[in-house]
Amino acid sequence: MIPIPPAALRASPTERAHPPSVAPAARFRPSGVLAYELARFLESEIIFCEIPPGARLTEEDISARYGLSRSPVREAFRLLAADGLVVLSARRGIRVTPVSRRDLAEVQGCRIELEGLAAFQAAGHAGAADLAGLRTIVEEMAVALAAGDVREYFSRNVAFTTRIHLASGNVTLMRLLNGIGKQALRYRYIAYQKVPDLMRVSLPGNRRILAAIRAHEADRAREITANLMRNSWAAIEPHIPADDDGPGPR
Amino acid sequence: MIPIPPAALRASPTERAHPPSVAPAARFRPSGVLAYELARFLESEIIFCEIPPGARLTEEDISARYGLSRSPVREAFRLLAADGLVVLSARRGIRVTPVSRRDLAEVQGCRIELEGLAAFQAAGHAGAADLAGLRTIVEEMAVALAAGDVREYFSRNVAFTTRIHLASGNVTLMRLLNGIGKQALRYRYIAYQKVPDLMRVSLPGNRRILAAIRAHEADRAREITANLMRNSWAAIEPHIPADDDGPGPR
DNA sequence: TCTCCGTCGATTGTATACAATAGACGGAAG
DNA sequence: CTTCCGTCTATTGTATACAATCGACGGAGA
Repeated sequence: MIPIPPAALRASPTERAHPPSVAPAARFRPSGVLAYELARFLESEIIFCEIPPGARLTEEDISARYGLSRSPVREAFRLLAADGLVVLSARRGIRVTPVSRRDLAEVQGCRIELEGLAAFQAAGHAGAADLAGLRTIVEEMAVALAAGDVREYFSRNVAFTTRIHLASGNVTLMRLLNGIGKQALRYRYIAYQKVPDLMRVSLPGNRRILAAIRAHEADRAREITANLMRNSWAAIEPHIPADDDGPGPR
Repeated sequence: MIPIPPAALRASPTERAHPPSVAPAARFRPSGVLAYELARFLESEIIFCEIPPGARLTEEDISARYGLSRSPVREAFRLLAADGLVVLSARRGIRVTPVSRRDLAEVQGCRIELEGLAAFQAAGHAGAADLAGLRTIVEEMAVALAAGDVREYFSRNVAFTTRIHLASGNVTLMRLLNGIGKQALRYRYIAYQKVPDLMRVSLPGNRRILAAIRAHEADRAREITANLMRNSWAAIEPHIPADDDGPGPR
């Protein structure tokens, strides 16, 4: 349905990793295990809405488009599905998970608990290296804010969050946050695109989180985190289509 | 390494689903999509420790043992890995996730937040059907307790928890709880086996949770849930090997 | 004896062919 | 014109063959 250049006939397996010159718009340059590389690639395409919410894909499409066999493509889609980024339906193709206010509410509700827990535990465990890392990232956020570079700020903000997860020292929590976090990233990205002013609220909030962690004030770290997330939620919500699951289409 | 009956040569694809008479100990009778059926089967084997923690498996083992090709087997293992039940290492085989106090602590820490949230939201949304369902299950738990039937009590307890998740009306939360929940089930099962008296603590606790939900007292429902979980955690912990990740083996 | 290097085996990663099935479409009957 | 039924197509599910890679093992040299 989407026009695909017929260039996608792969040659010898060895040069499989280097698609023909008529390559797709965004570059896919795998280095290790194809399924993981592809999953990471598609993941970012979805998060940054280059593949739009609700889009329909098939295993064949993707394997033709990037010159891979269906095996790794299939596996990549399972990974994406586990993170809630796509919905698989047997023999009916694959859909990029739609965005909706309801979904946003669910995701944020869960994240508030888990990010709060991560901040709490980070305040307990964080070592010097963690604190230094966080401090660096906050400064980078400040630079991006000064430059008005939304995309960079977004990226640094994500890094900050991830660094806190790491500092919590809780592998299980990281696994959970990683899963739901990817779904959330789409909303976070939409938010920063539509409400760049979020940066102005976000930076001081993150500074205060860092301060609480540094002071080992676990409960306060949790509380600030939760509040910040509630605020951004409120800022994001108006920019998400009202409902998707009502009497809706079809 | 584990002795496998050499009977596993599959015949025609059509009778693939019916392994030869020299079948493995526990029955695997797939009906739909093989990968899902197999995953569910292995999942229960792992939860009930019929495949012990730390066991090493290979895709080939399993496909030979149950007369399937590697494709669905591979997919099943990815599903199990997403739920934290096995750990995949490239070209080094697959290990059933070991149990350890540290892991228990992480899992319980996360579950306390999420189960608490589920109870909270259930108290807000639960309809008559939910309440009736929960009430029924609690009565079944009481029967099992009276009969001293640990396995049945365990099963009904799990059902109770799941019913609360459902009543929360939060699909995302259910997805998260489902993932981490499977890892937790192993600990819960070990607990009920070693400390059957947990039942005596658990039942009144669950009754109180139900009461709070029925009264729409969300905060109280959350609090009771969290407390109950902390109690069972304390009861379980002594029965889990002290550490696994220290200077340990190898 | 110890160390280094090459070969080899076990195991997963990838490619591809074939099977099964759900849904769409069209034709025949009423 | 509507309804029902069969066929056909798109798409995933499954099987299998082959490639790549990691670690183990053993032999040669110092």
